[in-house]
Amino acid sequence: MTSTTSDHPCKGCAFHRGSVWQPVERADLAHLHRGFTRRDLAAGQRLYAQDDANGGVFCVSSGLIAVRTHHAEGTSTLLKLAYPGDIIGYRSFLAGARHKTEASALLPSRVCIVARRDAARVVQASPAVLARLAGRCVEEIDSTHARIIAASVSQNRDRLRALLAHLMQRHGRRQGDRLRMRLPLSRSDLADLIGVRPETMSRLLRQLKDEGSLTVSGREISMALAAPPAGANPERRPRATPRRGAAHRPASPDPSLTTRA
Amino acid sequence: MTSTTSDHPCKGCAFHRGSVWQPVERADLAHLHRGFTRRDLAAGQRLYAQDDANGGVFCVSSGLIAVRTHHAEGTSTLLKLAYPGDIIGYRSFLAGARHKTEASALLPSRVCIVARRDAARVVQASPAVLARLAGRCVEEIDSTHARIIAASVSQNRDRLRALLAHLMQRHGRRQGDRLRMRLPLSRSDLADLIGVRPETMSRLLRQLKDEGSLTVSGREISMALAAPPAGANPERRPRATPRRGAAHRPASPDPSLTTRA
DNA sequence: CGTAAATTTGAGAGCCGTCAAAACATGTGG
DNA sequence: CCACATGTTTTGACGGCTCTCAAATTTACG
Repeated sequence: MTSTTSDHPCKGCAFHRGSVWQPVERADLAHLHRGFTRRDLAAGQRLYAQDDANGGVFCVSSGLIAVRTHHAEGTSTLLKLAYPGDIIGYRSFLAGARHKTEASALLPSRVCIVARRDAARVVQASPAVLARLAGRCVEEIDSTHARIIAASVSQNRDRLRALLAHLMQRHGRRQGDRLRMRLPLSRSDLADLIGVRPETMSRLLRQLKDEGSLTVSGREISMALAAPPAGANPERRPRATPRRGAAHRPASPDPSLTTRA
Repeated sequence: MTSTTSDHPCKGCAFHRGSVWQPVERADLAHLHRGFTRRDLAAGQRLYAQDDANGGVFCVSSGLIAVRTHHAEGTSTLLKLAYPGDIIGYRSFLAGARHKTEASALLPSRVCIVARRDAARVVQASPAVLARLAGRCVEEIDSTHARIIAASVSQNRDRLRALLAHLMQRHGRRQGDRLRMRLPLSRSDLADLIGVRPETMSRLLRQLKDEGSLTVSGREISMALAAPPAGANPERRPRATPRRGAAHRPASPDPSLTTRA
């Protein structure tokens, strides 16, 4: 025991401040401690499976968790990438139902868990916690809406560009005048995220490569620093199919992936 | 005054039982009454606009409300159809932010409003209300997830079929051995909902018409009762592009539109 | 009855899905 | 270290679907 019961279990976490469990009534700390567990996952390991009974509320402490749903036809959709500070499994917790999604680690990860029963007690006793959970729900709604909108407004190639830029921001390391990263996702996962088949993903990547904006080799990706040639970017790709006035935009943020800003 | 202050304002509503405001602490009833308003909207009239400050929580009492977002390029996306019993505007209420969507009536409608300040008081005093709001959030998350999944699993024609079946269920009237309805949506709205351009929607409708499964004339639609020829439906449309094993399904429920079961 | 708005139709091009095969990558056992 | 089996990614070929642009047609209404 390195912490006394009066300490908050999230205290040591880098995301202590934004935690849904924080602050909490003094009396609830005991419940929080009782139900609190940490779990380390190797890359590829599963945190919970689709149709599992809900085991509580999960908070990503480090690493990266993929939230997917599998369909009857054998396909799947990657619904969300959960980064440190994000919570998952709360949909099923709040609904008091089974998981509709599966969560598995894309990178070695650590997850903090508050067991269902204790989480329920804390929530019941501290409405502020419930309010914060509702806030996370709202973020989730926003990001899924953003995804629906992005799908109907911009085309796949642009969405992929935005996705890669986004991932680079999270996982990239500067190297000279370029950014480099090792993709945490397989081609299939990328495809699921954009909503195309893997073959198409392969072709999209090649198109981006041919555009010159980035280098791809297996999972190693590098791209020019932020705004590419900055001033010299007067629409280098003269699209024949303009699609919904999306022609004049460098690379919109596209919040459709993160729940947290 | 037909009701005393001790009555619940939702009492007379057909959706009294499922109301998020019900039950509520006795002491909160006063707040509920203070902030309570009804508003009647003509078809086409707007309830709130995108970027408006949140005015409270809105509950659809009758009619049909469309929730959209408008994009910079002049296009828009129909995010949700709100039926009686559904609440809207709660995202912005919970987030304490401006509306990201616009709500307008598709049919003559009545909406019950609990003003923001009073709603906030009720929520603060009655955690159960907050819990029910969170429940609605979860339903919204489920339905947007369903929509994302439907978009990547089934093709537009099938989604349109499902959408029409769904609308027929809500708005249809039996007439002989057929169901009839007057579409509450314009072609553009239908297109937005499916995620295609209006021209494509027009063509999709013609395809369904050619299939023989329904009759379309302006906004008047009719289709054979429920399961069309029942036993005699051995895949009449031999698709050359099977798309993700979706070939063998009559007309899946597809919950991507309703928040409430 | 005329005008404006909504819907439909046509033509052409691009994008994506499917199927199948080739190219790579990875891990295992000899 | 190599040969081999397996799983992933890439390519090619082809068809179907949707987009865009533009024009024709229908509908809605003042």
